[in-house]
Amino acid sequence: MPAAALIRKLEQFDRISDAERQLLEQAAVRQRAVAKGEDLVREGDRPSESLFLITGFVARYNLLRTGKRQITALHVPGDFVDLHSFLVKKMDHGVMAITACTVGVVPHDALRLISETQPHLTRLLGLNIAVDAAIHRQWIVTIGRQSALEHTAHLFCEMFLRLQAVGLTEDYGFKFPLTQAELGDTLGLSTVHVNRILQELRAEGLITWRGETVVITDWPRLQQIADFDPTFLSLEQEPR
Amino acid sequence: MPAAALIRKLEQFDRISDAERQLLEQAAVRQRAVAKGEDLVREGDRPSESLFLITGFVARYNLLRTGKRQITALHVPGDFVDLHSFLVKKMDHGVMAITACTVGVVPHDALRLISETQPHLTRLLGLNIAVDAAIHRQWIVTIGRQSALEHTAHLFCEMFLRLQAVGLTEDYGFKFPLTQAELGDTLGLSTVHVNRILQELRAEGLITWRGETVVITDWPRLQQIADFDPTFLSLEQEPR
DNA sequence: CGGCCCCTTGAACTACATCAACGGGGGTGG
DNA sequence: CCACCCCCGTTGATGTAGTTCAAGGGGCCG
Repeated sequence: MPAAALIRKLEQFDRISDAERQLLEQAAVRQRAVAKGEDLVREGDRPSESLFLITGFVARYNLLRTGKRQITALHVPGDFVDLHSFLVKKMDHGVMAITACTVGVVPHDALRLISETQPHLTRLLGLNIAVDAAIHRQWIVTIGRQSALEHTAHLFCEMFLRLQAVGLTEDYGFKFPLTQAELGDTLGLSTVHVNRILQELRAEGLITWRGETVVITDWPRLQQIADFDPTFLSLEQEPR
Repeated sequence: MPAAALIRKLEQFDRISDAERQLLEQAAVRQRAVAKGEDLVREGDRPSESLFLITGFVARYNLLRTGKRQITALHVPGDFVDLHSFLVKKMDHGVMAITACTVGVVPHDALRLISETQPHLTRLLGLNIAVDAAIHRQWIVTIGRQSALEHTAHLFCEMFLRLQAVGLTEDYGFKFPLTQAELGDTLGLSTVHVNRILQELRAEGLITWRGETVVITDWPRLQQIADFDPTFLSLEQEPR
């Protein structure tokens, strides 16, 4: 049942019938293991299948001429990593494995069949893309107009809720397997500054981060500092 | 024929049949005029119809507690301004008219009908959302990792190509009716700094900007400075 | 004619980047 | 099994891109 993670993700949005569930299971024709650091998709590719994440963390990223890197999205289990490649055709960015991962493979042919015969599922997949876009917008806001501290706090709030939604939290703790350099590329900050901001968050008693585990130790205040409003995640189940 | 602008936009992506064209015309049940500065949609709204732009410029924006504003998207004629509200339901941001505008109104019921009966059109609408997301990602990259000059240059490249695609350019010139303060909110910069960057772009002979008209006077170099690659706009017509 | 916007300029400030260096831990090769 | 080395986190010092504050002038609208 490789599609279990995906189904759980889509169920955040709306109820899914047994028939739809079965179709998704069939659409995920196989699994693939990806090593840490490996690219799942490269800029310029024209994939013929889309991937959803079953275990692990992946990042979408862009490289600049100067060698700088910006991570534009972090994905967690259940996320459809490059669903848009079905419609967009040519990749304008790469997707790399932050950790060792397993992904489910859905051929574009299967997505096309769903789009031809399954309006409700198609809407949920569209919503998936729309929520990704909403998260992108939120990142634009936080990079553009918030301080490094607020921005970092905001990302921890977001990751906590997204991981909680797929059952990957324990109380206020969750696995967060990025290095500080990767976090810098996510936030648009230098590694050095990320390090100092993290020290500040720890000193203020807002989070702890040991090994790969982050614990939010003062959720109300972290949320307040970040000016965090979860609306953009569309985490409420309703008819779509 | 209020849907003409929308049809032209969708034709950037793929061919559209006459039947599809007619359906879109029927879906746009009426037009609406919006005054400059007015909100088309407000944060927290649960719209029952989506709007596409026929004439004018609009911006999606978010306000922070501190009163700061970040514009997360600029829309030009043909763009579907809040198509995603059909799927997302609750708006996490506002949409304001930068100039006086006319918009076409498409009830969500009509979108639902399309999603139930018109797979190909549904895919094109999904692509519309996906391209918005791709633009968002590009903005994340430019805000996060490019200098103010590069970032500003990038935006002008993007706006030029998007306006060209809907026939709203003349040579390298186009209407760009933002104030410098609005451009600052778009780029995540202060008004003062925007002013200085513009002077630099002008001094380098890259653009002119008088009144509401921008002319790109050195497209190759502007593109090079911006590290601009148009792939993210998906401006090639192909079967989807 | 008066009052806003909007653009522009100057000066001071600061958040973050950059450069450089070090220590610890874990994996790899000899 | 040990040695090495590379990655990762950390710290200090210095540099700078962009912010903030303040003010003036021009054009347009009421």
